[in-house]
Amino acid sequence: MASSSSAEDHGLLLGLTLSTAHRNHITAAANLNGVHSFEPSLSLTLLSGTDHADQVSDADAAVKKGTGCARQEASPPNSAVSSFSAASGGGRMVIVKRERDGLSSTDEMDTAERVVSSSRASDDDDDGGSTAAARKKLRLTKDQSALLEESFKHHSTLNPKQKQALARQLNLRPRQVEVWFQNRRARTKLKQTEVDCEFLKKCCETLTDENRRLHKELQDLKALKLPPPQAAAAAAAQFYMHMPAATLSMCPSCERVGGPAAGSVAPAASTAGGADHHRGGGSDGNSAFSIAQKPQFFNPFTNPSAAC
DNA sequence: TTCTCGCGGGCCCTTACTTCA
DNA sequence: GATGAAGTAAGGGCCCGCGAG
Repeated sequence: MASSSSAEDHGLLLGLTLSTAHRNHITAAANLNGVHSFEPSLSLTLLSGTDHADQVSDADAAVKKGTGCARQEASPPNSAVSSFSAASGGGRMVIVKRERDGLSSTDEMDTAERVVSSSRASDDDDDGGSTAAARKKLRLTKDQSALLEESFKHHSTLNPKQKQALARQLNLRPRQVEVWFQNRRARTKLKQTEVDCEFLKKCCETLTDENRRLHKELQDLKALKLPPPQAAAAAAAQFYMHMPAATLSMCPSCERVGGPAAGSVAPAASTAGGADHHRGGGSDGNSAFSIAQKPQFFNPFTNPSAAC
């Protein structure tokens, strides 16, 4: 929620046609390859048809859904309970500032602490009151991680019941499961942002090349001594040259070039609008102006053109 | 009907610890 | 063994939606 809104507030609003399949594919590729060129300062928003919001912040959508679901199945509130428990074995202190999970039983705590102790069995002689002791953390076992990953594949958010069940299954506190999912979502989002960043960089490069090419083409045209009608067309082309090529479209029947205002932000809307305009008028496929064949928002995957 | 408040849950940023090269 | 980078569990703050009063 905050991420998408901040991107729209501060960042470049860039429209791209990018199917869910592509994004999934890219995400999978990123997970395999691992991209490490993340630029934290870059805010980006990808618009993808009518469901762009889902793709930009699908996690957010899941959040909303999950929240609603969670509310329906909410466990009895036991919030704002500050507990301060000390492990009996080695004097380790476990500070639970706020237990949201409705579980404060010693069984649950003992289970979690057993995991902590197993991972750091040699540190039981710690000073119990220090912050460092409180922050000593466990490393999840491979089995635990695998099960959490498997669960994350099915749903990126958990309702309280699922959380409880998973925690019981893993011998962890529900809070730990919750934190793991939170961190996992953050990692997923980070990876996706990295992928998006790379994608936008590539698009920027290709559009720059396209722009350069068109400028050169324009120079060539201007160099020619054109008859008046063609000169006028060249002048018009020069006028629209200042617009990004991806925002230009031309009605094949009326041969008017539409700028950004002619199309809408969403590609689906732009194509629908074009279809409406030609409905009943017949489309003889006048392809004199090649830019008209391009979608409103350029996608090098689905629309391989000179730009990409 | 509208407003206020508390609660629960999510995300972001950060810290601290672990692992590995 | 020391060290720095990367990974990650966890803490804290903030925001938002929802339900109750």
